[in-house]
Amino acid sequence: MMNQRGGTEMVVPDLTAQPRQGYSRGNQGVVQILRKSQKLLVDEGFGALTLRRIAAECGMTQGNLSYYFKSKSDLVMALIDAIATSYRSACENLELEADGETGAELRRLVEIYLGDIATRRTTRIFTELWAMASREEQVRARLKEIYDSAVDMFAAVVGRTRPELDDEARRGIALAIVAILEGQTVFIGHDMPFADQREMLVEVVCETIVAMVLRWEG
Amino acid sequence: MMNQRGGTEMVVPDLTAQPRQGYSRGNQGVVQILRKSQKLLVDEGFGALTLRRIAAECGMTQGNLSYYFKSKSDLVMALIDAIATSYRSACENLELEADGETGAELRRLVEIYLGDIATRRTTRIFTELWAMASREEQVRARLKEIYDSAVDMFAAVVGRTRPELDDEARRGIALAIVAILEGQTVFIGHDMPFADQREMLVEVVCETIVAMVLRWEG
DNA sequence: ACCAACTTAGGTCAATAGACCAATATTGAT
DNA sequence: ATCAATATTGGTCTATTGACCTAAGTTGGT
Repeated sequence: MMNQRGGTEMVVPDLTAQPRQGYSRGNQGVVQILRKSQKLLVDEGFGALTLRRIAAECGMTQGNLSYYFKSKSDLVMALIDAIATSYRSACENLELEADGETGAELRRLVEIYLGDIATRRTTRIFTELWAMASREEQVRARLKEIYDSAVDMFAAVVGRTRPELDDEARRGIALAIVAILEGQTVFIGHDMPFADQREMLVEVVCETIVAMVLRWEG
Repeated sequence: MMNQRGGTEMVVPDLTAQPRQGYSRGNQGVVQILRKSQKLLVDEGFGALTLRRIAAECGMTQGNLSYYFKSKSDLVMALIDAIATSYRSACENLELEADGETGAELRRLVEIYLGDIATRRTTRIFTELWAMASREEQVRARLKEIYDSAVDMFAAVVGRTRPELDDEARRGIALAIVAILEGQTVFIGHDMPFADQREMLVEVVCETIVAMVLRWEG
């Protein structure tokens, strides 16, 4: 039986914001702005992320939007921040069954990860984030946070699979795993050019990673 | 001794265009526009790719730019096209030394590929292309062309490394290799968050891929 | 009931976007 | 040298962007 959360797929929670002083309505406003902005980013890309469109999407005035975020880059940074938080907590909340034969847990996690990157939301968001990260140091930092969480997650499983490895080796392997998996986005992500060969690629990547971990020599 | 072309690193040629009817000056114009557009895309991203900026970069009028490309999307598509061609020919022109022990050629090619993705040009261009590919089918098609060339390249090497494998298996493995390598862009590409762990990641990925090819069971 | 937090409705403003065009200059084959 | 094809200029036009503003309303905790 699966866990309620975690389990068969990665659960990336809806965006939230740090509660701020003031009425609860104000927080709702911020959260709504972030979520609709994310929707816009996913559906139409960064180019469509204009203050007017966001305001329209929220059914509020541009003036009101400016009340919450005094500039566009404030809004964008808050959005990136919220996105990073959502993925970090997705990593932290993931719980796996530790039963089964050696490597089964790892294989399971790899499959879950590859399931998430094929998601429309994840494919679109990360392709946008990568482009932004090339030019915005802040975005790059958030991206690194997300990947650090993913590395933690895999390092733990690697540690359980190969208990004799020291922490540095675990984290090195885990980083390589995440790098390998993340890159699959471009091939088997949503609407990506090799989505039709998804099954085959998942199988190969799974096997390769499990073999890599089992055969690793410090 | 290395080959003149091919050899120690991937050589992505400068952008060119199909010669058109008219004066040679016209062709120079088109080529200049494409190259300066690429420069702008690499340096400042798709958002900076405006007709005015391109014209300024070329030292020509916006009106003249419109003479060459009647709309912006015409220009952008020609640019993507030229970029795809440049990478395809980079793949086709690559020649490797086939001497050395088993797997040496493969390892060499992997290192060359990873060398290219760490390039400023390649990192920036591909992160932009991925974002565009999510929304523009034409971009996706060009991207697929590029990857198909890369797959061909690796399939040949895989064939030489494991001559007993049939063509389908070769191409399957090659696709997995390219997918694994391409994804490293986001981690060890130019200005990317794990560039400082580049050496270690290259080593692990190299080993993993070579092991995968040598141990593959049809 | 009070008052700070929130929201709307209007608008202005300078900057920049892509598209378009008529007039002029250059080219190169004849 | 001519002249039609080609290339280039400099400008207009309309639309959109982010930022900013004032003045008037609504909401909700105390």
